[in-house]
Amino acid sequence: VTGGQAGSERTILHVDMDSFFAAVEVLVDPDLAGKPVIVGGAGDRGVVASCSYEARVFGIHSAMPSAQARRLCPHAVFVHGHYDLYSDYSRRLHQIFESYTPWVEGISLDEAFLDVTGARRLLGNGEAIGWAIRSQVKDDLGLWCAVGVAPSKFVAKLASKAAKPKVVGREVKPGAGVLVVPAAGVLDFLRPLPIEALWGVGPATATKLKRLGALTVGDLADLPADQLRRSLGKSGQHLHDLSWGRDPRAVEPVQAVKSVGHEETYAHDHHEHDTLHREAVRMADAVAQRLRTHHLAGRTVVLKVRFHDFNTITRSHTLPSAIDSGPGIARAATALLEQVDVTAGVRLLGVSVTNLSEGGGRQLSLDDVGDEATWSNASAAIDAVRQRFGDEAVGPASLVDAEGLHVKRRGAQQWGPGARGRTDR
DNA sequence: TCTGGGGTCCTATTCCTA
DNA sequence: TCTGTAGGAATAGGACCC
Repeated sequence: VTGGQAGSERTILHVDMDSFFAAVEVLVDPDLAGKPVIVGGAGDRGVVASCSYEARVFGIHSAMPSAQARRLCPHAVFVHGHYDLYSDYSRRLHQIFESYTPWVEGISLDEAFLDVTGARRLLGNGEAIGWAIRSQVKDDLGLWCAVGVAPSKFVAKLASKAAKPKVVGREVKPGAGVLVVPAAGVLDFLRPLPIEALWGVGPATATKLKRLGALTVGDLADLPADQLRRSLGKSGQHLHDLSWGRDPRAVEPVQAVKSVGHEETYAHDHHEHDTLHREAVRMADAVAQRLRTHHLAGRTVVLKVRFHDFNTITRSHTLPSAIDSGPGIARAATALLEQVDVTAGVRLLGVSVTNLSEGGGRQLSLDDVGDEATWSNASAAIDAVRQRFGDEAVGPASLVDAEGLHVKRRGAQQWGPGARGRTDR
């Protein structure tokens, strides 16, 4: 069995769930069926993570500010996301995928690439496998998905998008469900698409491309490659290749984690150093625990600060050796915070760790004064206590107040502060 | 009228060292 | 010791993805 081998033509599937989070919410609460459902932060600073097709009819889409969504559809049902629930569905989804091929590359909870080149003899062509997966996902999970089938990853992705239901005016038109783009049809499929359809073309790149006269993928293909390289650098060449359907990237089942971080937008800006200092400690603790869960340690600690006016800065510090303890990361993060003037108001604070290495094993230098070694034992004890008694059973002393301990969990605030998510005190 | 949280990748600049 | 230079690591920011 091989994945994307050269020579013979590959068959790659892209599977994409239809409004995944909202569909799961409807599944667990059938009262929501047929209603405009919005999953995301309901507070003033929240955004839409996912919404049902009934909501899309009102012009709502993911990443839209929640306040705007509420104006467009005042009677929409806002649901705060249930990250653990989606993770569970995602895990079952991947089990289905892996029953067809071991070559599965998950790109988010609800999307994956499958290389079925080696499975064709046993299971039929790409289209047959696509229909089989779609109906099994519906039967086993009760959710709809769209499947794109093509000789390359990015064309498969565009095909699955084209196979989705569409909002036309005030109506939802069902999609094809499965769409096949054979090798001979790739260019005809690509050329009429707007350049924004290409993976890697966002607002900034679209503006540049339009200045060069490229509105469609076909226009882009007709531009000289060296002109694109000059104005867009490395990605110019990449986009030109894509416009000609050239995408040799393989489906890669395992991908190394490059960074682990935590960030949070506050319902109200913070101006005091003390509060933010405590927040940095809290986030460092959360990041450290996730690093240890993944058996990782990192050398570079990054502090991210977004000010009241949305201006965002990062400050980083690279340590002589990799660490994974809460206090170690907190010390670096708070030292970086000391150098930032926060008096104008901070809207978001984030702590992340990069430069990761596996194993969590640390090469200690004398500079570390043995702290990380001491904390290594303490961290193991903290992890054991949390596993048994929950995340809030133990944590940094500075985070305890009259209401108890405040420990951050992944997904606890995925889409912005909640409506009552005041953190000011 | 506003703009989340998890990331990856690329580029430019700065600083250090050979 | 001074000067130039080349390369690598660290740093910061921006664009993009779901």
